[in-house]
Amino acid sequence: MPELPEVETVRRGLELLVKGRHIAHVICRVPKLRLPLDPHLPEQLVGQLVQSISRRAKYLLFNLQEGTLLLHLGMSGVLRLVDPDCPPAKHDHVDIILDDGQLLRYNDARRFGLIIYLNSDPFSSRLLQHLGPEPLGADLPGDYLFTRSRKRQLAIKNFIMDQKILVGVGNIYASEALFAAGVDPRRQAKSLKRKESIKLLQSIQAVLAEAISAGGTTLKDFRRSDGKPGYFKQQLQVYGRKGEGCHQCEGQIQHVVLGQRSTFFCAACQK
DNA sequence: ACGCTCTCCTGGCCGC
DNA sequence: TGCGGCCAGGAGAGCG
Repeated sequence: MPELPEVETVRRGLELLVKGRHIAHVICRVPKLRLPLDPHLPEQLVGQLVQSISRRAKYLLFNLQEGTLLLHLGMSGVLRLVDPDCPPAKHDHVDIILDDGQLLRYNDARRFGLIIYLNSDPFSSRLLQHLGPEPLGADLPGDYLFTRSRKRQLAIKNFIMDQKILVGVGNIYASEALFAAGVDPRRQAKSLKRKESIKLLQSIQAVLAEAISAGGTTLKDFRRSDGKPGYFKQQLQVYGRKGEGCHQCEGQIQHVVLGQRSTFFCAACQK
């Protein structure tokens, strides 16, 4: 899926075009994604003004006049503006038509995404309330990972992917950030020294920021809201590069499975 | 509290 | 060309 940079890329692509428009029409073509689609969704949304689009973790929040449309892209969700005359194709599950005729279309082959309307504070909803801090948030202490990881025995890679600890880091950027920090992904979280954990947080922030600048990473499915792919794939140092040469030494990129997820690293550069 | 496993669903790719 | 098996970017639920 889209991790934080991909969701942020979609948000930025949509915000200026959608903000200030009213929702004119909503079409749902499937009964459920990760959760059932509320049959009342169209009537909940139609007529409402889109005041802004924000992001929390990997969720997009369409801040409406009355409530919030919460949308998660799951593993394969694509949210984009398409030609209003474009007929729905396979896996085009939801259309949101705006009052100026723009068509916002949600496509999701694997249907792990989520679309739900919340009429009260979204941040106290079951879906958002347990989430950890934003990695790019201004108020995150440099030693945050150090203090949170002191008793944690799981692999550091799984630790930084835990959304209760830190949001937005998915499988790709976890491997990339650990490479940038020179930390072996298999190490227990509690084994990191203060200095290493500070460098790791900085690496996470740098990798995410660079990926946002590149418009995200397109491996296969991901598309920006204008339909173009993201360009961060060219900058991936380890992810998906099993057996290939490390960009920083003469070694080969290794592959292991941690928490049932593919993990890539350079054994020489990461200790 | 923690950490691991399973599960939702489909498509693409690989090897036979 | 077809088919079975395996893999995939997320994350909540359940269990020990």
